[in-house]
Amino acid sequence: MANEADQLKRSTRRTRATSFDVAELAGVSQSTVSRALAGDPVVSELTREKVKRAAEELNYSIDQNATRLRTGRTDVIAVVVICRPGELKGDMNPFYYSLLGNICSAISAAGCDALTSFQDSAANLNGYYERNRRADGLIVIGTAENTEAWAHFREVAESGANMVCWGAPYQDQNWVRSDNVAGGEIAARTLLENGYQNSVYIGSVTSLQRQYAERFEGFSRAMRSAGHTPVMVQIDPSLSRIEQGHEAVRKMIDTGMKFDGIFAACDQIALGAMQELQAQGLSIPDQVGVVGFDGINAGEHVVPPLTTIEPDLPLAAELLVKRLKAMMAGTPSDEWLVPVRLLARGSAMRAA
Amino acid sequence: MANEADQLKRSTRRTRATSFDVAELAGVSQSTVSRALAGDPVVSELTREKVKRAAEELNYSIDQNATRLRTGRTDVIAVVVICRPGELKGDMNPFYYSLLGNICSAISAAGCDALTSFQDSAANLNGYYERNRRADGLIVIGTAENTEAWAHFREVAESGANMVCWGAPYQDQNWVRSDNVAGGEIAARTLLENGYQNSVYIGSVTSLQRQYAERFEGFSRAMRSAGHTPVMVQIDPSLSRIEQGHEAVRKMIDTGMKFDGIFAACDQIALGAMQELQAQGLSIPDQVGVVGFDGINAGEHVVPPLTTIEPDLPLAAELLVKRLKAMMAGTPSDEWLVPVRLLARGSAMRAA
DNA sequence: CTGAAAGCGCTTACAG
DNA sequence: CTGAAAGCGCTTACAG
Repeated sequence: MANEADQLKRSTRRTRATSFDVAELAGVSQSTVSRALAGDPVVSELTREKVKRAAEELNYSIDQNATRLRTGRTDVIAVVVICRPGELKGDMNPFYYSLLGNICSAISAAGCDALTSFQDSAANLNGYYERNRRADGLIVIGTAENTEAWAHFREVAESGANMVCWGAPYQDQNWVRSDNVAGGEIAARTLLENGYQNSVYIGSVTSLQRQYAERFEGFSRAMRSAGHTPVMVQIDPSLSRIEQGHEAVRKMIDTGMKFDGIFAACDQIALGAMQELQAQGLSIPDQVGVVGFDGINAGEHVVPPLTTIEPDLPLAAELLVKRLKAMMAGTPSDEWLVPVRLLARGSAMRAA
Repeated sequence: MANEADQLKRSTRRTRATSFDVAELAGVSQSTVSRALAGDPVVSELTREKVKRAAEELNYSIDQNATRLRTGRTDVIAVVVICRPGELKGDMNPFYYSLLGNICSAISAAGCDALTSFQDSAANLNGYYERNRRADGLIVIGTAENTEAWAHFREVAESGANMVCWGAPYQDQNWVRSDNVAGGEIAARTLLENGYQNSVYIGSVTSLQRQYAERFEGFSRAMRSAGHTPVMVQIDPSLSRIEQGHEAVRKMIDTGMKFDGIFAACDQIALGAMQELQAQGLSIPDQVGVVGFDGINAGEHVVPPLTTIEPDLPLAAELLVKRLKAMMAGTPSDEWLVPVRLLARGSAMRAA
């Protein structure tokens, strides 16, 4: 007759098989089970097969928490998306979602898990994942507008954490970013080639917005070498991107500025500008040509579809992960430039 | 003179402080450190302060892997986004990104970490996070179109995993979803109230698409009670959503169908339909009124802006987490209905 | 090629 | 209110 101890033992057994259980069933030692399942080439194939069968029979899986405690590695990479404080998740720039998706895929491809969080203010800013061993490293993306958040992550980086970011506002950080200068040049040339003689750049180029400044730099370079003087319309960056587009066009029209082409610092600004142009009765692309930057999906579905400069996001994600892994391995990589390409669509297609 | 052992000890010390180091500095036992930092009310405030100061001085953080191994809990929730095989991350329905963002926030708010992955095919389908203790439970969202993926997650659920999903194709799973019937009714009434007498529903209503079938059900109910016969235009769901919208309108026009209103099963279908209507020279909202479902951001930025039915996504996310936690606690919850509301915009505003 | 043993850093009964 | 001790489930020198 089964006594209480037996019953307890049996019900305890019910919970989860350990490597000891597998060892017992396979008739080997627990260390052999560990080696066999870890793929250690030192164990014989015969033994490995025996162990695998036993593991399967017991529905055994390695407890990663034990592995992590023992090895000190987690094989987890944290991804933080910096948002504007109070911003609804549906209003976030879709570019960052797209980048996030690519990053999660790249992390998977590298054999790690991705720990994702959206952070926007003191209430939830926390980049110290390594301190309590929840991750081996950190990738930070998101709006450059949130200075409080970037200040936090600057501290995180300075504390010695393994961290890379996308288009960080601070020059001193370990980043990856688009070839913004080349993108700006392409934008300017595209407008010129389509016969737009008076193109204007819309966007803010504060020190926080390195990427935007670079886009303007490329734009300016190409305009100058074609004999034009680059013009910029700078807009309050605290407005939503869409609003910035509206505001810029309103300002240009109100001040009587002469223009027939717009290169917007990003697609959302371009979309806002297009709306305002149409609301004011200006036709695109006949009267005004518009070029954006980012390649967000929505640009394809407006009328006319938005011509834009698109960075290679799968590659961007791969580079972020690669650079982070290099940093963790102590062999810094300096690959950080993501190529861009032109998506020529209706918004800037006018016979010259 | 320091010998090798001393140096080793010192350099070992450099790496990371443990609770034993904190205990030594604070002059208490290691167990007291653990209790103090865990907020155990049994420790005196004086002791707790002493411990906290020591911890801070040593820059100590609890190693979560040790905690997880010891307690058996991870306080991690896995989130899986099911994609269409081969789909670019930028082409994914933005609705799911928005839902994902809200879910990650809700998980944070519940004091857990979110482990995110995008899965689309046999190469990366894996929902067994609990088996190797990487997470305590699983939330699954994403396209209903990927039958292979949902078959996998059905197995995961049947294996006894803690799992809830958004709008799962299978009736038997633990889901949360929009009040689709109410949404369909609102859509129908909105079109009727704006003077559209011949409205049509566009979308597929296969068994996999429970949510779409429910939207049509609500639409039908409201149409019937207003004395109209509900009409559906069913489109090949393997096309992209946008393409489905184009295709539906083309089909309606080609077959000479009489219509002046469209309720699309989702916003992306609606956007495709709007493009096709405009391409065919039909004006919105004068000749045709359009209502979508989802409330994606892009709908606000097309011309005219899209009228749509929007589920309360922050609440949806909260419910998903709540339901999962209830399941983990063994106290099943049956809250699963997410209310929707009308976003009345230009695409369906015509004087009656 | 395999096994016995130590130890990763915590939490939590148990005892006082 | 605090401490000594066991143990969560692995990996990995070390020895054979």
